[in-house]
Amino acid sequence: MKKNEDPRLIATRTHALDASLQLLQEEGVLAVTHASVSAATGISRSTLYRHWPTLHDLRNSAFLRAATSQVFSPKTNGPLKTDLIWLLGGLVTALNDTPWGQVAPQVVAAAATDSQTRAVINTFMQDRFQYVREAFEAAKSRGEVASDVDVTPLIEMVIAVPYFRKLIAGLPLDHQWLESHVDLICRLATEQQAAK
Amino acid sequence: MKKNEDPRLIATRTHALDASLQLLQEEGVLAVTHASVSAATGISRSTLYRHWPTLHDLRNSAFLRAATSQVFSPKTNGPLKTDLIWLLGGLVTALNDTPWGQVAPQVVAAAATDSQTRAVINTFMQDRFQYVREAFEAAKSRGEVASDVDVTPLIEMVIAVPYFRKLIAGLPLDHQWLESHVDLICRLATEQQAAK
DNA sequence: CTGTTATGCAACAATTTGTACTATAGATTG
DNA sequence: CAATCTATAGTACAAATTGTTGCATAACAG
Repeated sequence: MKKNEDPRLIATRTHALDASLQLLQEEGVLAVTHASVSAATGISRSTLYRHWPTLHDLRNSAFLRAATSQVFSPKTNGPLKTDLIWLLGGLVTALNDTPWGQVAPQVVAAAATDSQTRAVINTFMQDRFQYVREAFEAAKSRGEVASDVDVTPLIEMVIAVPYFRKLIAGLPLDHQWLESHVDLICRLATEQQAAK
Repeated sequence: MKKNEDPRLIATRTHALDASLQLLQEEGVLAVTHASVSAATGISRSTLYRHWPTLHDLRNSAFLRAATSQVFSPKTNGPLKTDLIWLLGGLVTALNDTPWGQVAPQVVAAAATDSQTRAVINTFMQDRFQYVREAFEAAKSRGEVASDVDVTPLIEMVIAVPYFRKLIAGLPLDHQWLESHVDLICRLATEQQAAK
């Protein structure tokens, strides 16, 4: 039994995925092939086929790599507006300035026909939702938001709009927009006390 | 000079695009090829290549066909909630029950790397936004919404969430959800009077 | 040092994508 | 109706893509 994996395996996987991710960003999914990754890395085509037997496998790995290339840190110190701007700021940065932003539309499309990719997105989204939910719950426990407010649709709105702008509508995400978006959501959350 | 196009051209284009759309829905983009459309229609492969010289052309035509396969009728009789439910109901039906819903994720993905497809989506979205904007403007002129409310972010929210649910998060769109979504937006629109 | 395992290389097969050419069937014009 | 375009069907072919296989070599583990 071997404790550590053969370093050759690790090196091959690492370099190949680095190159795949770069190709994915710069030239799109179609540019990610065993041949192109081989050319970019010097790794033999047959070795790449050993690691990723099909094109589908190779591209899926690149997707996974892109999806996990970003980090997201929750924050629930309050006030709600500050927490949401922190969280969404991370999301906006990820969409604007990391591989994920370039690649996400292609991953979303792949998810439409591929269940594995769908699963990647789902896990991903559940995390996003959870962090935002925690911010709302914290706001509730501070009394900032009434305890009987249903925050689920609010969470959805917070997250949906930036994704929609970036991935579907092709609109920009800047800090000014982010501020007004969060402001609107917060107003909705706190004014629901009166509406009830 | 010929007044009408050769009926053979029209017939070929029509039948080929019908088949392309069906393949697109049932088996995804990758299933749309000159060979598969030829097999499905009986049209010669060489004839298909005459009409659509590259695979890209063929698939793009299928996308366009899918995007224009739906109709959307505006309505501004008021009250706002009724108008929005009508508009979003059309959108939800389109996403759930027409080719567009099956195909939209793939079109969105293609838009990420193809400017022509991007243009299709943009036109498409502008129409959606315009219809919703008209509903809000009508509500303003009825005094239902204060005249100084900025409706742009509201429009975005109304539209973004159903698209996000369907295309990105893979969540269902049902009538019950629609109702509560519209309700939230309307509350936000009408309560902004007080907030000002 | 010895056996194991990953890699590199080359040859090859099958499929896909696109081109070129010819004959034929269908449409348009006078 | 006849002559003339014009689109399509069919075939053969070229090039690129997507894998597969076998073998020599180099790197790793015990």
